[in-house]
Amino acid sequence: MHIRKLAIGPSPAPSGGVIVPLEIPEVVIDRLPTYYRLLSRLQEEGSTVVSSQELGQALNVTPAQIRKDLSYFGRFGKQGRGYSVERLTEELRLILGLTRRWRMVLVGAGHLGRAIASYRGFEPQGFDIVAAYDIYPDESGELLGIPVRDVANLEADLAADPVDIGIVAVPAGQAQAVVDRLVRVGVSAILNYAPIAAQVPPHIEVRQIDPVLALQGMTYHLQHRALSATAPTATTAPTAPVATPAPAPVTP
Amino acid sequence: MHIRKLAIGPSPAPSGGVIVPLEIPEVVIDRLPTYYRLLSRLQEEGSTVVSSQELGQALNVTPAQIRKDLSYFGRFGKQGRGYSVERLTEELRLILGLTRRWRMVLVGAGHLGRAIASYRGFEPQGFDIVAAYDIYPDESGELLGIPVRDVANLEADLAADPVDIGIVAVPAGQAQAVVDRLVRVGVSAILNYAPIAAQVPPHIEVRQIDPVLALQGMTYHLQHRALSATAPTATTAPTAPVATPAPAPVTP
DNA sequence: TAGATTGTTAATCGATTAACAATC
DNA sequence: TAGATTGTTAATCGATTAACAATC
Repeated sequence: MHIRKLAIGPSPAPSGGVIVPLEIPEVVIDRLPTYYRLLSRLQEEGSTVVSSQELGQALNVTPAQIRKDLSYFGRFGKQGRGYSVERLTEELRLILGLTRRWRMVLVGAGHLGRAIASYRGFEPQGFDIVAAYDIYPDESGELLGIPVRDVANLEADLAADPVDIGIVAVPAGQAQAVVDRLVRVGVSAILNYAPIAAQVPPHIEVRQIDPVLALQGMTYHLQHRALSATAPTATTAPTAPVATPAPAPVTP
Repeated sequence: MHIRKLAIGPSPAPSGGVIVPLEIPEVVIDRLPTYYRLLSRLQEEGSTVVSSQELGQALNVTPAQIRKDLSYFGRFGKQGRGYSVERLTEELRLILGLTRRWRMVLVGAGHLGRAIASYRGFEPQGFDIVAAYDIYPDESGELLGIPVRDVANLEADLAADPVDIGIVAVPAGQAQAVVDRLVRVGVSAILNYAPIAAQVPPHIEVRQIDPVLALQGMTYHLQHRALSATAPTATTAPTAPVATPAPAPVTP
């Protein structure tokens, strides 16, 4: 069901002048931003070279995986030395499309939307929220410097002045409708903060931001760790251990 | 490098009273919260039964995967009918450890920390932020009903009154030190909003929340989609297509 | 040069999926 | 009963890793 690889990537080893489109696994692409983030920091800190070993240690990834991932895009290292921090940072900027700025609209200017609008992390990385939309736009018509307009204007505004990415921050009940409207009006990617699995056509990118899902993935482990700690032996454990209430798992 | 499976899971088919610890892949566990979220909504909407087919359609996952995932934990469905929404919701609550509330502390009460503190999505799902910490606690000593204390008190407070989960919302430069302190004082899980790959001992859970990483995974695709749309044929594409500046990818 | 580290291949490991008997 | 759908097996597919020749 997942689309795993895409065939529109560049050639890893351009030979003979003909581009060989190579399938680049989606998991690889999703790791590149973490590589880029670390390299940016290393560059700021003044490092000039770094090995896959060092990168791997800092990112909890095997050195082999880092080398393999990078090899999909080219040969950026030097045997015996490692990678130039400056060079590799720049290559990743190019690969990830971070040499331009990206325009985003925010739909939903309630509690969550306001928190997103106030987030300081987007702008320095090249992402601009150019407008926000709500069913009940504040009469001020403005939110931290971003114009807030009635969502009824969404289609007309974006037709006149397109954006690349839509951010969805409306309640679950309205989220799919908002996604549909954003897609119809031409955004190519959606950052979804609403607690739904958004349905989109094949070539629209979607990423979900949901801290509750992340927490629930962790509580599974916390509970089961606690259970296994209290179960004296495997044979005396209850038949349906999942159903057993867990004691508090934390003690200093 | 990734720990893939864990052996502390329950038996999938308890036979003969002896628990057979089965390895449950981490990817499976990370899908369960999305199943739970959908089922909760179906229950609210009054559905009584649902098939793996219907669940799969709503979640963009194959029905086979849903059945396989659930089969790690037991046999919850009825052939010819599907799953009882009520039953399956409850089973997932038990599996994920959501029958109790989880205590969290928030470290960092700046812009980001305040946005996290104001997020309305934690409490209804059983997650409570019981205290916040900052180097410069506001003289009010309070933030939306949550006590804000000097981070110097972190160790003493948590020793007296342990929590399960630490939320990290400090600048990158201080984040690893905060993670270390939280781990030392006994939290079992960390929700990391800081832009670093946190280093933790083996049995501490970490999840990263970073919308910029999500965006950068999408811009890769947006850029390359635009590139392949403009490249007339494969053979005339540039030798290093990754380095070619991309035109604006969106047009309605 | 000797030492180190890349890029890449091949082997291993793990996850997904198709298919179907069991059964409601 | 006939129809539908689960639970599970086996096959397929894909990702990770170890290992090493190439080479800086």
